[in-house]
Amino acid sequence: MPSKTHEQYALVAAWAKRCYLAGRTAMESLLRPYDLGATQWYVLHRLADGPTMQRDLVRLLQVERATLSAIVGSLVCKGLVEQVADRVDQRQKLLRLTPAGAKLWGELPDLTSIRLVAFKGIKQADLAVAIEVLRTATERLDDFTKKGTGA
Amino acid sequence: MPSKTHEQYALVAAWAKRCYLAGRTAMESLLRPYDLGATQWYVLHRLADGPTMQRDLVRLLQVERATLSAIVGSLVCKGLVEQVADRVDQRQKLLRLTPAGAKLWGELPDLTSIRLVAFKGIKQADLAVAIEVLRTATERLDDFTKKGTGA
DNA sequence: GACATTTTGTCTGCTGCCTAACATTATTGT
DNA sequence: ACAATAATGTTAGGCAGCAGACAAAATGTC
Repeated sequence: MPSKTHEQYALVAAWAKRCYLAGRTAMESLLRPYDLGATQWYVLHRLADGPTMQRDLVRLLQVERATLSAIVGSLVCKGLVEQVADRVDQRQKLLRLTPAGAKLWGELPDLTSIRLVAFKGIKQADLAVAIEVLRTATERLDDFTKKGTGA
Repeated sequence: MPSKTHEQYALVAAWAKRCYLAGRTAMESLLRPYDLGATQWYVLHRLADGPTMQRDLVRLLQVERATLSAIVGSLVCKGLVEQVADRVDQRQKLLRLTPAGAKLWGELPDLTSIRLVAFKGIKQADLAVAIEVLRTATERLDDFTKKGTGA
């Protein structure tokens, strides 16, 4: 029989999952008319601030190289993003909005409002606690996985 | 320019995602030798407690019908789960472990320890706050999505 | 200079999640 | 009794994530 504590553990895990998926679904419902996915939007969001190395996006978006490669590929395919090899380091690729990409970006609705919907009115202290709990758990899980495969 | 509050919003969202994925990855790393995915494990976990209607699993696992259908399909394909139509209501399907499934279940390592790794030592009050924040945000996001598509 | 290592990106194949459309079977309304 | 509606499961198509293996370019080491 699970203890009360363990039930709480299960709840944090379950709600973290549901919250992530609900957020993505909300974004996708706004983006559907534009034929864009949630992560594709994040890429455009970054590139709207200026050209960026694909390598750096991996860090900024917290996503695996392989995942980003596919996402960038689809944006390039749609003609929204340009991908050119760096002059000095031919391995790295610079990403930049195309004119079509910049135009589309200007037409997109404001997705940051979704976060307001989700979190507005919640006490800052509570948000800070939630962040800390999730951050701690994530780090421990990453460690656990790393050690498991390494040993 | 983003306010401090909005940065917090972004952090909760980002860590919820990472925490969910880190948990799944940890489970998958333990399950890899047995050729099982994380959600497949959850299904076996439920069925180990007794036969269950597929319909009820949708609610218990908080997953879409279509998603569950695919997951159950793969378990049936591997011969771990039996899927039979209910006698009185032929629409519904009852799921039950096969002998092979029960045997495999007995051999699997204890995955609940992963939650201990993740959350042990965190104050109960903090866990409760995190749950509440995530739950609130999820409900609001679900509402938002529903209204957006409905209107 | 030649060889090994690291970094970066891609490709393949998998899990898991979603929506939309469909078929089948019950249930409900008239 | 029969048509409309609801519930259940499946299929098809798409997004996003991962791991593992590969290729190309840069860097380090001898």
